[in-house]
Amino acid sequence: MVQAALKKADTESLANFTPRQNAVLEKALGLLVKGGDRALTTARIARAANCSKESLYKWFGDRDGLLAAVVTYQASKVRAPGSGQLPETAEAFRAQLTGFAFDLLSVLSGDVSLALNRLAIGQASKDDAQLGRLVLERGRKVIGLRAGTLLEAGRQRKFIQYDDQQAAFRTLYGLIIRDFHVRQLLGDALDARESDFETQASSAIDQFFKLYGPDKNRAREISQT
Amino acid sequence: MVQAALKKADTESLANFTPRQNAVLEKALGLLVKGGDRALTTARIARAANCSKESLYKWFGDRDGLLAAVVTYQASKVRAPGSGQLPETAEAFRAQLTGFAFDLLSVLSGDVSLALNRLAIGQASKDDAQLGRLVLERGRKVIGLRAGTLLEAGRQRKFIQYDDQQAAFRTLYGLIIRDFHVRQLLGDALDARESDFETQASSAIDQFFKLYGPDKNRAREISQT
DNA sequence: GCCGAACCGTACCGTACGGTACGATTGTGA
DNA sequence: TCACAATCGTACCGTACGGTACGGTTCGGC
Repeated sequence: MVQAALKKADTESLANFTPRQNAVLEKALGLLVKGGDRALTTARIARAANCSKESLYKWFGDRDGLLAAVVTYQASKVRAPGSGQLPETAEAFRAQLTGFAFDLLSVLSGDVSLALNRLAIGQASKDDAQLGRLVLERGRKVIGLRAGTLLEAGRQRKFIQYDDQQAAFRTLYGLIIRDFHVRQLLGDALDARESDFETQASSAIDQFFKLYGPDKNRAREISQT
Repeated sequence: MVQAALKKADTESLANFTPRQNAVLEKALGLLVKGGDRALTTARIARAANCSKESLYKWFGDRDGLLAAVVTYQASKVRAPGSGQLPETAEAFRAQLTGFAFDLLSVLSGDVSLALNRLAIGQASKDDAQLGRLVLERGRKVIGLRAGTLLEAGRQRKFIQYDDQQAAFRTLYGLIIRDFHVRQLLGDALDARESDFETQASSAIDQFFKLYGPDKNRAREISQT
């Protein structure tokens, strides 16, 4: 609901880039997904996008600027999924959490996400880790915000309870993602059961409610640490 | 405390490499940790290790073989911590789980681990992802085995209960690591609370027991999914 | 119809790196 | 002492890439 507007901007002022530049970045993204950062050379991008290397340097400064632009472009494309309206019933709350878990699993397992994270992680060994910060800022943080508002809504309506929202979110994240992300980043493939994101998501949310759900018929000892 | 044995094998037959080769690989590891894969050129390794490039190629074939050797070398150094003896009391079991969690957090947050994972992930976009498979095989799998025997011991003694050991392990892993690993891979720094691995570990194990612990005074509804 | 800006395609430059070749050095067994 | 193997240090080669330069083309404003 926060990001209501800004929906028509598909070929327009997407993240301060011109349409032409967005088209180039889209091609670059395609190259990255297809062949990894090794394939993301200025010459190849220029060839794929039918533009000149000179234009690339004029628009993005240097190669690092171009990589940053690719990340920014992708981030501007997805935009935080508009999290609908906040839930009023316990069932709706659980459903929204499960939807969040499903979305998270789907997004992080996507080709584009994996390619961008690989790129940023590969560069993160450098001194500055600029790309890594960008990915965290434009990707992770947005996810955290969406989950945060959702969790807070659930807490205020007594569907769950916690003292530390950050800690609750990190637990939720861990229950959902487990070791899937890093394994996939390393090139591992998920097996059939793991690829059933619906089941995985609902299982994770079940566990989350066991940890943070309201005390019904069980002893009250919810995380004092 | 767990890794008692295997301490003298420092300059000896570590993973089928000669002592000289191990020394070279150690230098290479140092370069990698210090400067990332960008710094891991054959010329630099040769210079740092006072050996000739010709020897590098003779010993390891090509650059990829050298990188694989670095991974193998590091894996051979740590060796699965011999998981001591299996626990006989619930307290001992919890303590061992907490120790496992602490070790896992410490290892994955270490310079060497982060550098190697960054290297493998950066290369994983290539066609084969050979390094990624190697890291998974020599790193992840060993951890899974240690945890697996520990979990199984606890289950047989009724300290915990589960149907699917794989699923239980992945939950344990998620509760321990949360989003720490990927964040650190991306160059993010853990804040003070997150860096307190003892507290993090014991908190994660608390949560794990809430999900998989024996039914004491609470409703019996342990994960049927 | 003319002008200038933006841009394309291509050629070009310097450098860094993977990989190879070779003479010099060291150490070891007969 | 000699021969031989292993290795070192260095020089060398080809290639790929980041970055620049330049002539030709398109296109909007006047």
